[in-house]
Amino acid sequence: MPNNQFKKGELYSFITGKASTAIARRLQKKFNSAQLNLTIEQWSVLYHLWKEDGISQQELCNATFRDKPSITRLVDNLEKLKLVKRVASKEDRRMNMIYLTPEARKMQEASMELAEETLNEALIGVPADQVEICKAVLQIVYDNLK
Amino acid sequence: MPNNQFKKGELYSFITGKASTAIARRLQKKFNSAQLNLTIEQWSVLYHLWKEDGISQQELCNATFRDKPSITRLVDNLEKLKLVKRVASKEDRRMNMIYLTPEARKMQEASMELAEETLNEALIGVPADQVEICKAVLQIVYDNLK
DNA sequence: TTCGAATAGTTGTTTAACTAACTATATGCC
DNA sequence: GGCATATAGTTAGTTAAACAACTATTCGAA
Repeated sequence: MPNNQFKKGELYSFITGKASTAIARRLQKKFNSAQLNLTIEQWSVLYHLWKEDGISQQELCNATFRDKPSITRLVDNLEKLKLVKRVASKEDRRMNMIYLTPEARKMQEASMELAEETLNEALIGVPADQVEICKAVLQIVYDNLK
Repeated sequence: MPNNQFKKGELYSFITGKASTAIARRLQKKFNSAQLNLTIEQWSVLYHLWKEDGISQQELCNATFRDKPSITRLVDNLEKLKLVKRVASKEDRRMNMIYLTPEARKMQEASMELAEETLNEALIGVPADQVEICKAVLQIVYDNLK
């Protein structure tokens, strides 16, 4: 049984994802120290808008692996912070296209630097080839369960 | 710079931990289907009590990587479900020792089977040695940021 | 021995995830 | 054209995480 690699007692940390929560916490602290008034979840939405501005909430759901109510609330809060704007689509009036404000565009560089910095701190002492294996394993896990 | 493995554009999924959230979601669905009225977070507390019953809330904080308010609330909810009991320690009256109820003990076997099943589904197609590397990398990441 | 610091736990507030139920618009089939 | 169905998004309710501020108890050192 090549895929039954987990015995009782080893399950826990794989399921609870302590590494990714530690990364997120560290990044959140860096945001706070840098006076970037952003949660990691809000940042994760902006991240995709920086790559492509003016996408729908549904596309944000797919990109961020969240459901629709989660994106509704994140966009609500980002609108309150004046970082994004909802614009009703002209082709399909069911859709809101989400656009960055100039303030949000200004935050890209600083926040991405902090994110890279965080990952580099996280990966101190990990050989590059093992990082690649780890990324690949996590991708397969995600695809298996999707 | 051997540790600067991340270029812009690759950060996202490592930070957001989509694999572990996918595992947790799958396990939650299995719990629901099996009429196990438990959240994954509640299960993660019971998991440690099944290994050692009668530990303090602080020990649960350390074991589950949560802060004290989180454990206070999880124990509150587990008490409401009649799965654990708080018992004031006689040696140190600041401490609550947390004990499983018989109902909670009954849930161990079924829930652990579902957890193993979930991980085996998650890891289909991943060679065992790569799982080990991935586990080691995630441990180092956690230690680096702790 | 007592007073300040540390430790264990709680409460309040904000943000977010998930489910279910809902509205509004669009699509497609008869 | 009209109605069933699918899609986009919202609202309500429960659970949980993070942080700050708080109470109660214990420890330790002058």
